[in-house]
Amino acid sequence: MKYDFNKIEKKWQDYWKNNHCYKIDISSDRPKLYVLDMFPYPSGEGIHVGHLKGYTATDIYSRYKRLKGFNVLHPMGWDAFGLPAENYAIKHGIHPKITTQKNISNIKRQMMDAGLSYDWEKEINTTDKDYYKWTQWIFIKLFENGLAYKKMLPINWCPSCKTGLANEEVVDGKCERCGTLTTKKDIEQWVLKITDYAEELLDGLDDIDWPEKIKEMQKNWIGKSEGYEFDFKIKEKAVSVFTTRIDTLCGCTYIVLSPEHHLINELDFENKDEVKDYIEKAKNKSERERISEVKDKTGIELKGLKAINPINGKEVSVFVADYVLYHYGTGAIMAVPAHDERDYDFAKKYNLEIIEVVKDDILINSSQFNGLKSEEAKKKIGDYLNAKKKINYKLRDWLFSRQRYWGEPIPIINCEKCGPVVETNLPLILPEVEKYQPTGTGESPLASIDSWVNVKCPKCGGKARRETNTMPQWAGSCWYYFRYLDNKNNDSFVDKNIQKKWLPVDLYVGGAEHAVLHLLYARFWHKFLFNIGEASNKEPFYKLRNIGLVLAQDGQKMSKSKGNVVSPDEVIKNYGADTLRIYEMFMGPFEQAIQWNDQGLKGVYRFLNKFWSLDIKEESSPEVISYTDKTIAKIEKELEKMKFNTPVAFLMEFVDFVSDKKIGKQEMEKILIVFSIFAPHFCEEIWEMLGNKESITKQKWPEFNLIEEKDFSLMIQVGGKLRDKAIFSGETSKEEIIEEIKNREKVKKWIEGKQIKEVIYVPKKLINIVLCAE
RNA sequence: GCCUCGGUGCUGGAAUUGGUAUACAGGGCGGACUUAAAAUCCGCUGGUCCUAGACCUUGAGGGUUCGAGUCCCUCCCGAGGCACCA
Repeated sequence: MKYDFNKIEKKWQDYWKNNHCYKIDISSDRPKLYVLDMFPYPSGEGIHVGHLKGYTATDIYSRYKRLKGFNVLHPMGWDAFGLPAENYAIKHGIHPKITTQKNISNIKRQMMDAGLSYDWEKEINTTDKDYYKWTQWIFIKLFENGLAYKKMLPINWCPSCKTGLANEEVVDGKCERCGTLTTKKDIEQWVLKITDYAEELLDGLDDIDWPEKIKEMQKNWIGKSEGYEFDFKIKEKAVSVFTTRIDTLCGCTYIVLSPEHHLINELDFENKDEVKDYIEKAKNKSERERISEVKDKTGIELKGLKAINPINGKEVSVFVADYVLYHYGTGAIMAVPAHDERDYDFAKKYNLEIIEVVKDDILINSSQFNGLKSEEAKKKIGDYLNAKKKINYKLRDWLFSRQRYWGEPIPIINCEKCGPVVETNLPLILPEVEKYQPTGTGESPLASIDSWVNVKCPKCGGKARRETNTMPQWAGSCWYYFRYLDNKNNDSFVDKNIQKKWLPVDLYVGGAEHAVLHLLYARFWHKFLFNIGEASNKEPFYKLRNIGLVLAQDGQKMSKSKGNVVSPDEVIKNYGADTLRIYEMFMGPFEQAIQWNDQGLKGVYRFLNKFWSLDIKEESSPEVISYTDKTIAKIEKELEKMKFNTPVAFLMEFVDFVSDKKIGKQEMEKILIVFSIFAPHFCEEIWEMLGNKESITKQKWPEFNLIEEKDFSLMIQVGGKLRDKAIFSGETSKEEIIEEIKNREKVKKWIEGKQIKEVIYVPKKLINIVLCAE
């Protein structure tokens, strides 16, 4: 009989669905395992084979662990708020809710076609009012705890998306979504105080099993530096500076204020007009211009002013320069050109004095501090000046409001008398609106619905206006892993006992592009929820693994505009889901980016056909029995290390091995159970053909029995070079082996007439005869 | 510039963590089957020397070791991230 994947796959997908084969009982006593995929945005194009690579890996891992007796939660849902649906609505006049629904059912179909074993009763959708009710609820908690506040500030503005963006969403001065250069704009915005959590976010990294790369990226983004803060005097005024290198203070030859520094207006100096001019120009520079000027710094001296270096009373010049950032530290620095590259560039350009004060980690030119080691000097000088110890972070607060329609409404009412008041009636439902278009004025389209906007203050009953901004697309994904556990709960975002048992997520798989976005935001919310007693542990995701991109066959990133996207629909039609699943894994290590290759599918398909036509007899030979067990042991070892490409290779070798020997029913069944995690449809079918009534998904991972083999093959080296091989039986001693091999032709030839220095023996593997040098 | 990964046949990759380098797959070449093609099956496929046999070979060079793709040092190349954060 031919391997008819079309028929087989349809048959078993229906079977699994009708028999609820992947339904999970959260309350079971079996050991829990929470295996989570980063949930997708339901785009109109559906998913491509790149998404499926990650989903297949977690599916295989989940199936493996289920067979191993774990109670595995492996859910899927939809991160459905966001710009694309809204843009589509603007273009076609179709409500985002409708397109989103349509896209979800398409992607869900694709996932089912691929044989993914999700429990769809746990499905969630961030745009569902019963879901975003709790997103809003968490926002209110943040607000009540002083972590959400409204502030007028110059924000990153995308002129094309017509909305403000968080720092994390600006890449290279451009909008992360559409690539348009961002500008600065002053708007009153909601901001989340993620900076309060800088230290906790940093500390927590030590307790989780994440790729070093992602940890490193988060550390850099948080950017902790420890140093000192102290004053320089300019006449009767004081300029506070922050430095991590207080030991180099004697090398300070000037100080620099950022253009926005408040002191500039308070000081009296000669060239006011010129300075004013410089500041104006600096403010109008785009992010791009600033970046391109790194090597060619600009600045201007405040003429007639001198600052006093507190350590030695030396008078130094005062500059304004835009290489000093207002928002970091104190917005002013002491410049030490000898020991700071930026100060050096500036000093060279403006011909300023450069004094070296540290050589080979020892202080010089520093009067009473000469001879001290750097670290020691920091402490001594800090104490001497009575300087404040200070820790600064690069991390800035999270800009949380968006001037767009398709997002969670921020549940706040602005009362003329009471100020911002929380909405008590949750969910605050996103209203229908005629025009989705962003207004560009800094208000969202919701602002045009008078009946929705104008409300009475819930506190005093006075005149009030609803907040019209919506939350960013990251909001819903900050806590979704809680909701899968208890997705129908109406009284709380998750039941306490359930989350206590199930969190953290044991394995989280997704792309690395979320390193400082979703993964940082989610950790922040989680830690907040922990601190207010709502989450039972400190970290959301214990083990994180990144899937490598699947590049298109032309080596480029898959994209709709390049027309090089490979759709799983096509592949499944031509080769079936099992071939696709195996190929996705066989391509290479799943954390690595690899090019798609249609030819590779053929190889897998050939393998399945070969497997399909294996001859099965009553009993296996001892040789086949032992080979089966060895294969299972090897595969298990690899799966525990999250390696999915090598198990496929082992299965291929296995099929080769038994194809001319024939395989007994018992061994066939064992290997089918193992193989079923990769090719579930294929294995169910053969499993049934062998007379089994119960689904293969309900079986146990096979036991194996590794018998130590009597004989072993020994590598024989002379002087570290392989010269011969021989078979010995297990009982042979080292001495016996040496005697034996000395007489072998191929060995004799190399040792004849030479003296043996020593013999290294690695039991049952290798023997190396080391000769004396001539 | 800094940080984090990587560099193995024609291609994707494997190598028990210091012990047979190139498993498995693709491609190529040769053959069988076929009127023919596809599919399928069999054989060969790192380099040099005519062969046996030997020597060389994991980005380059050095080192440690009986033994190095794997460890150490220097350098080169590629990918990703950060980037005036004092």
